[in-house]
Amino acid sequence: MKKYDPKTIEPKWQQTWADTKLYAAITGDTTRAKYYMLTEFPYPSGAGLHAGHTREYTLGDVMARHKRMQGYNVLYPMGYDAFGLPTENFAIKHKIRPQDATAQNVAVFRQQFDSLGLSIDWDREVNTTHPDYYRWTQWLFLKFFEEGLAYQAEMPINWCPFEKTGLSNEEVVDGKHERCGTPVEKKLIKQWMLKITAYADRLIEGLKTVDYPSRIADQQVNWIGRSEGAEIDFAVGDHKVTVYTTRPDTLAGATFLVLAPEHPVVDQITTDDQRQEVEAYVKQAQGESEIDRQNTDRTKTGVFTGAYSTNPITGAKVPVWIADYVLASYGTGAIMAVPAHDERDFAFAAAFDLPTSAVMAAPRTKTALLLHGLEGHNQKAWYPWLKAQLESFGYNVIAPNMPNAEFPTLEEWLAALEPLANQLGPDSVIIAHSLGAPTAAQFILKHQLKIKHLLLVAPTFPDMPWGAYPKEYFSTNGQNVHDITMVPVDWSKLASAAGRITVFASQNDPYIPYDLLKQHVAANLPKAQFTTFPAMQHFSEGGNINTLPAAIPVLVDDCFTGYAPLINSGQFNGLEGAEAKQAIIKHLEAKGSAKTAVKYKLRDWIFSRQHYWGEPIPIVHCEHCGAVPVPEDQLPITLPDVEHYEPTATGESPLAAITDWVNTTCPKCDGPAKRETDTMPNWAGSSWYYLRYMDAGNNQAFASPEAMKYWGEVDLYLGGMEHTTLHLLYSRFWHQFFYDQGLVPTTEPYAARRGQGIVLAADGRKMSKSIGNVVNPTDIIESYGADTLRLYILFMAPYDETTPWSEERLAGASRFVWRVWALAQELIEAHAFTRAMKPGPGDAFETEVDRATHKAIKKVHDELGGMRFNTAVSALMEYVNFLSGAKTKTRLLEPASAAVAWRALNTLVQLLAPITPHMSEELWQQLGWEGSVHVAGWPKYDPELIKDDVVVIVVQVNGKVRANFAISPDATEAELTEAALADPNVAKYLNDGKLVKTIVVPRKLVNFVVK
RNA sequence: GGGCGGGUGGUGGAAUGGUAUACACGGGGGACUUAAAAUCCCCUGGCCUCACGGUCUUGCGGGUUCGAUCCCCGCCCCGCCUACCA
Repeated sequence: MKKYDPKTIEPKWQQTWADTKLYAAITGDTTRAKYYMLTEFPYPSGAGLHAGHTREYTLGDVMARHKRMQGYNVLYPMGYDAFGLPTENFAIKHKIRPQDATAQNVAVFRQQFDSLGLSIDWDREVNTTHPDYYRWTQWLFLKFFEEGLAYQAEMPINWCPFEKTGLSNEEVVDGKHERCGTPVEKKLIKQWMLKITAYADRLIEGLKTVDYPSRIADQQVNWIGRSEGAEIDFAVGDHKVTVYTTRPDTLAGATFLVLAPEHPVVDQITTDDQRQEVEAYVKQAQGESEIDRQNTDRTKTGVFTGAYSTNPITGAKVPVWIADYVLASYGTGAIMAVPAHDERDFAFAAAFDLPTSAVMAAPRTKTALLLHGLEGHNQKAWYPWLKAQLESFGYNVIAPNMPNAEFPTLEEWLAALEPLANQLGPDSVIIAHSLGAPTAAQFILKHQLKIKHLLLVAPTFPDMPWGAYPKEYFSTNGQNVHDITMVPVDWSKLASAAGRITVFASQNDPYIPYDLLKQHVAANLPKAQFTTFPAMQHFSEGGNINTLPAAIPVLVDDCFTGYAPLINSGQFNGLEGAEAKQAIIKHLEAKGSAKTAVKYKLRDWIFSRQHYWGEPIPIVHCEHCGAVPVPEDQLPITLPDVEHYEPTATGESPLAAITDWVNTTCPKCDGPAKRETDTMPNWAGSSWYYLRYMDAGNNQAFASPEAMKYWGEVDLYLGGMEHTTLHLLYSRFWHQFFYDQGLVPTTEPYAARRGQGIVLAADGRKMSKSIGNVVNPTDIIESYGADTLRLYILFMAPYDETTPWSEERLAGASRFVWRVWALAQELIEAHAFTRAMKPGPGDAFETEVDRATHKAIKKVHDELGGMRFNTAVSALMEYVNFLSGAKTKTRLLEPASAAVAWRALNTLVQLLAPITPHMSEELWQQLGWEGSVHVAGWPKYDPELIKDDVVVIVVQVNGKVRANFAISPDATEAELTEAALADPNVAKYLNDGKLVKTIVVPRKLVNFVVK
């Protein structure tokens, strides 16, 4: 018996396939349907292929092979995305040229691709760093320039102040430079930009015409972040501030404006007395590290500019602030703050005691218990005010019904509260004033209430044990003292009941020493927040409800951000949602101070890199003519050979130091000029490489129109999920632009996109060199062979799931491959196979084997077509288990079974060919075939043959399985019912009650419903 | 906070309204062997039972249905992406 030896047969067939150009795709072949299978080309790093690459390319290869065997003209190309920082750094470190480093790495990758047995058409190989390739990248860039979509602007770059170098986003980890740990700063420099925002809507629209998984399509839509709203002008002194808002309906509730610290008007509107503070804040905001900005629940900071504007609806005076929560890069860099209806504005208003004005009544879906204390403060005056406040935040306000509200005892108090306990849920708040505070605590603990927020307004005397109330207080006031006794409260237990506890106090309260109260809060309420309460201050100072300032303090920790009919909005009262927005915009539009506007989160693409190893941007800067494109016939602008690749201390590219190269003449006026020294990002070459594969050798055009027309859209594009919002979006943008320029025939580059899951290390963590848990595909091929590796990769999990690597399961895959080989050898040795074997099934045994064979064809075909590779493999395992089972195999080895064995074995080899191409090719040859199995066609199944003679019918009683029996699939309902009733176990259950209903599902089950 | 996935044996996973746990890994037992490895065969969700069989089980709680891992409603947990985008 021939021994299975992957180390011999795999390289042998790889060589044969290469020599015969077996996988060549034929441009223009109209005799077959085309299929363009694309996998993302790799960045050829020094580390070689990793497990993720192996998964991606194996999946792509199986798809390509399956399609090819079905007769498609398959294009499955490969190339290298080789520009970029890793190679540049590698070259600096090892003191070699990046060109040489790339060539070395590419050679390693190529060898590894071949060893995996990938069916790639290598005549179409591309490399983004070859001048023949990047000539066209530059040419395409000039198209953007000609159309005004490539422009220059001052943009911040990541800057390491220690190494004095610009950094890519990848080099910034947790806000620090990954090499030296220095906090990264921003530095403004002039950079090239691509106007991807001009295609924002098209990029969203185009998604409707392609087949992308929702997680990818949704993420792109999310990333583009389209929002519709309005720009509204506010006069600030002589200046105009335009804000962007999606909620113009809430305009009347705008109680202040906030500008980004970098907003150009800040300097001009700041008043002299605020200038110092404002300048300090602006400076601080500039130096803010990435770490601070990434902190999500940071408290709001900001500074008042001293300037005021006017609310165009209410006429109220609105202060103008600056704060870093407003981003200069989004919208207009300025907002109108509506704290009553926006969470961020709400938090800002809370932090700086800014006024709040509700312009919508929130639907009352939550409950607030208002527990006022004894008289003595003017709680009677502010009770209705507080009630109105809470209602505007969507609370139903409830209060205990107190028979003797003057001086109740604790027992009386709790008895009055008793009926309210079940009205309080996790959304509820309790607000308790004065003696109500310890009462609320007792109430919560007694009923084990879970509430959202407990607000204690000046709880009780701080110099007494919490919860006890001093008689002296009343007697000194000359009051009639009721015998009040309060049980001391264990305040720490409240922390688990109330989601939040806030203790409010007034600095001017005549009865409560402020500092002492603060101390007690800190000591006794671990979860509590202590804060002053301006409204209470107002009352403490003798004010009443009528003199309450328009500045209404923030009281509860949520605000209503939904839609409801407007209030406090003058002529717009009663309007709601879109109607209200329209009415308000129209009103302001008439005065010329507002217009509708659409904004995107998507920013224009910063297309400059201050590095050597990238495509030079083909622009010449001339003193007279400005930025001038390099004429087409002078392309490519090649990279000069240089000694040093290190970035410069000025933030410029190393190319800037090469005067020979930089100094040139202006193509327009022949005057002295300088070349652009920035290079393109490594997303440039990958934005159009799929087009180059269609016509890789063309030196007249990036690809011929004929080739692009023939290959059309990529039929299936497989790659990593991490490229969803960068590479995938960028290349769609380029393609849509090319379409508009008449350069490509299709509107979208990729008809379908799929993302493969991540391969984790066996320990469930990410594979990482530093942990030392990486799997090297070359090692696996060395020990098991590429066919085993491929089979295992397909079998380990659904292709798009993240799943851990397992050496044990890999060994299992290996056992399967060996079993197939052994079975094939036994059959080949037992029979003198010839190609003239009789075709059809014979006796019952042959029918049984043929049926299994054709079922396997159907199953494997369907599963591969649906990319369910793991179940395709298990179907093959079941089929092989059947063939090699002792009973079947013994008969297959008998001379009379030669024909059926031949049919089975040929089919098995064909079905395995996309998965284990080398072994299949070897066995195909051993079976006596001349050509390659990979172009030998894909087996077809006979639908008649796979129909079973008998089916197993399940019998249920009240939905529980009680028996099963085999019967002809054509059995009638009556026959099924009769057979089901005949089962003794079923009869047993039917005797227990009355049969009320019988459900019969032909070929599946019978269910008796018994009462 | 937002978006998108997911939760099934000891493990990877199968089943998209009809016998839950296919296929594989791991584990147990056996055959072969002087022995081991390899290979082959049998068993392998929990509980009760000598057995026949029964019973429970797909994150939790409800609902729809003769029947729910699958459909609907409400929760909990995990992963990925994203994040002060007005």
